[in-house]
Amino acid sequence: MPDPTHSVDPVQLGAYFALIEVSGLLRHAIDQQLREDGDLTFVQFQVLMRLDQSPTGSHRMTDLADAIVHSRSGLTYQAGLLEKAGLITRAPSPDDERGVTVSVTEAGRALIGQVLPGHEAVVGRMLFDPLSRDDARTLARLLTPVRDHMRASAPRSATPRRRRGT
Amino acid sequence: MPDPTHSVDPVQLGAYFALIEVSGLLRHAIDQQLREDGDLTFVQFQVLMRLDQSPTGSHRMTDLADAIVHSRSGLTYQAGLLEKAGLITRAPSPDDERGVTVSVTEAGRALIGQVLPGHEAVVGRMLFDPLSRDDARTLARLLTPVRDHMRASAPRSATPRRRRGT
DNA sequence: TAGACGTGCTTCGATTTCGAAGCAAGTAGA
DNA sequence: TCTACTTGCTTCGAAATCGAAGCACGTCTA
Repeated sequence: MPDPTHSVDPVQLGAYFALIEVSGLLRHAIDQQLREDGDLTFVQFQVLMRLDQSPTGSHRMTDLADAIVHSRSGLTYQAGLLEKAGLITRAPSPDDERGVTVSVTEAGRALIGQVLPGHEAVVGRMLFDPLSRDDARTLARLLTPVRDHMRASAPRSATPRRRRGT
Repeated sequence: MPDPTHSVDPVQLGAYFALIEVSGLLRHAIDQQLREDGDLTFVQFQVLMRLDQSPTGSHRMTDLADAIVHSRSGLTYQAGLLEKAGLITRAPSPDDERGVTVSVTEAGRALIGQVLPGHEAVVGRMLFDPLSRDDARTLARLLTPVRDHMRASAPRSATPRRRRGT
């Protein structure tokens, strides 16, 4: 049975609220910069970034969706837009015929290069201006285990089957 | 002109990515719990919470929108739903006839009471299980100034219409 | 007091998002 | 091999979100 003493003390509440606010404000600022610099949404940018960073320049749809914390149907929609814009290609996965492998195109990489400086500038200013180098290291040290813990406890496709539980 | 050397080092990048992922995963988990326990979205919950926490039980629309980092039109939409559900009331502000003052109803407070334990359980488990008390304090210490800095630099309704003042 | 401008909220249209249902390809057991 | 069951993605319909435009009230200045 789950520990019933999972109440949230004031300090935790402050951290939680600050986290939610910071991520919301940061997302808005990023969205605006990306739109101005390259007519991209944050989701689209994240897709291109993940592909760009991959050694092969490609990923499966499901892996992408999980990586950027987005629904599968939402990713299908965005992949359609990105493909139409010539920034990615979609092809059946070689090893599993029902899988789809997404790859960045040269145009996609070029666009990343175009928006990345502005992106880093915004993140640097908004998020890291008030933080020292040590602070940034500490933040990473705190959040990385949290991320891993979350990924471990809420593994795949959101709702793992729900019955009459209401 | 802002400092052009605002590049992001690997440590910062890790912190940034972890922050985005954590907030996304957390939001999804919260959304699901709120829907199951009280048929609320996270945005609606935040509105009710802010009102519930207010000494007067009410807020102006604009203040609410800023507090929860949401567009004004989006808040209008949600306020319509919440009012229809009898969880809030809307009335012209006493001191400014064009303003709208939103207040929680008893039903609204009751619903908050209904979903809050589950909410705290989710936040406690997902966010604070991997963190010690000191870690939580540190997280708050890091993120609070960031939040304040963001709020200070991107003040009101998104683009403040650069006038001659800039 | 009048005209011009600023502010607070809502309406509108377009886009994005999600979950559920659907479909095709893989897998396991008889 | 046949027949379920699983898995990976897309389609579909409903809902949420945003920015721009609109409207009504406030404020300032002459």
